[in-house]
Amino acid sequence: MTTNDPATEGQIGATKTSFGIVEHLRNHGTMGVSEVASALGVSKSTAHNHLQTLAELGYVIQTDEGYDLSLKFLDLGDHARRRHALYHAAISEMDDLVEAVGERGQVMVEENGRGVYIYQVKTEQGVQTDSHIGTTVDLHTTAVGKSYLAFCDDDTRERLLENSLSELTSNTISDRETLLEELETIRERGYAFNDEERITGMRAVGAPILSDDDTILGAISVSGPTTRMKGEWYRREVPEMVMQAARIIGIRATYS
Amino acid sequence: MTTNDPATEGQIGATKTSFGIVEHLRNHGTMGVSEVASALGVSKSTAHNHLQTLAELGYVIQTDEGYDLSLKFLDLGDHARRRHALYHAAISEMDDLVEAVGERGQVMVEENGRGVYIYQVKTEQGVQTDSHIGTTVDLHTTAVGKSYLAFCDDDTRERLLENSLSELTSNTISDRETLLEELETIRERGYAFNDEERITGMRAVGAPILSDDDTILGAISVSGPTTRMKGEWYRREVPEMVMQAARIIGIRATYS
DNA sequence: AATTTCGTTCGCCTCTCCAAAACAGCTGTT
DNA sequence: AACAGCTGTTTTGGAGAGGCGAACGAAATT
Repeated sequence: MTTNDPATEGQIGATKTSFGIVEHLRNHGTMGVSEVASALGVSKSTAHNHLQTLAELGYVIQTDEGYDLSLKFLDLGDHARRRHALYHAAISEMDDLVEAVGERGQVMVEENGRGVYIYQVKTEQGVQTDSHIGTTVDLHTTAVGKSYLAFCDDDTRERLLENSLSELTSNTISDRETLLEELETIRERGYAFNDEERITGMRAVGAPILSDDDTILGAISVSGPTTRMKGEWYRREVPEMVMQAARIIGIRATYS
Repeated sequence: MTTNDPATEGQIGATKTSFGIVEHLRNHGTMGVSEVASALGVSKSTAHNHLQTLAELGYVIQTDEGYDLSLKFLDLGDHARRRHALYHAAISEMDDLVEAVGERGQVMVEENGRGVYIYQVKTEQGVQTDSHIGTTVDLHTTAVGKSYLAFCDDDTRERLLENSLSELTSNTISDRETLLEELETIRERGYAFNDEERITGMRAVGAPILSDDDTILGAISVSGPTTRMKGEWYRREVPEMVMQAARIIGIRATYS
């Protein structure tokens, strides 16, 4: 991490450990008091107190095998994404787009410098990957993310690109200059490709969602394996469909 | 509330206020420090500290208009529901069921004495109601809930019915004896109806999901307006389809 | 310019909350 | 059966975290 700015440093330690426990349960599944205590580096009684409190509040549930995250987070998460106008505007149109293309589709918004998937439509033959609802991704490694970076305003872009660019595959654009050129291209033609830049074997076509005053709300994409995403289909037809859907969603998001 | 049992009372006050803030943001949307402070009955500096900490952890985001829930909860919620075997087993089958019936479908599990929807499939003509993913409902007022109550073991049923039965519409079964008889009927025929017992104008057909050792995992249902859910279709054909789907999901949940 | 309302910062005092240890319940082992 | 080695729970006391209130600064409204 970077140097802690004392001015913006959070004060409440108890909250930090409580959420630390929550995140640990998220990453490792059901576990008991002792395991939590040693994992978090706190005493057993502390872990017990926190888990007890979280259970009373209804955020963890106590089963025979230990403690686990409750579904209250599902409700909170649903509320969080419903706050985005893009979510309501996108869902039905995305369903149609995915049916037309036959590949998986997703809706992304930016939060804290990362891309977050707020909606995803699977297909019969869809490839199982690591991306779910709520998954966060590096913006420069996805079609949705590059669409976003291309069409956000300059200040935002600078903020989003201030940290170094990770390299996830051999195709990832991890050089800043190259990326900026790529973004220029995307801006000109209106849509973005992803050619195995995040996951080898997967391609995608993305486009930004703009409201009528040209502020960016997020981005959408469809993605599939290189075996199916190729040729004119991938280069011409899919982009056309994605762009069309993006326009409709943008209009719908504006008037709602 | 009932009398606080001191033995199971949560200790960590800071965690309680932090989650109190989270819930308040969930219910009332974006707001600032002062508004949070007065709503929660704490000092401005306290509210500020908590919000600052939550923001640093990434659970609230700070915009121009104030603080709001972040999409990190979406990720936590998704993980929470993925832990249920029923979720993975149900999704594709539910999609098919909903397409066949043409009405909205949902998957429910029980948590803390209430029913929680972990999956929902909408339809073109589907009615918008108050139920989303993560929504909790009184078990005795829904087809899914009654299916669950009918097929869970006796100890569980007793625990789930220990508090009084709310009355949401004139059709709600709020009398314990009547409910137990209804559950007996459901147990015999294998599926449950909901005839405007939660929302006037809405009917539903539900069935339990049982793993092969007859332990109950949850329940599914399809629901629609009384104008379409009627006659033989509602009484015979839809139950047949729901039961069939429930059987398949049960088998799939067992071997996974 | 004056006034209100916002978010942030400061310092003090109190009561929370953390750690260590004792306690209790359960499982399997010798 | 007694024991050992785990669990989760409860109790203690003391340190310091975190709460309040007041003062500050900034921004919006009059």
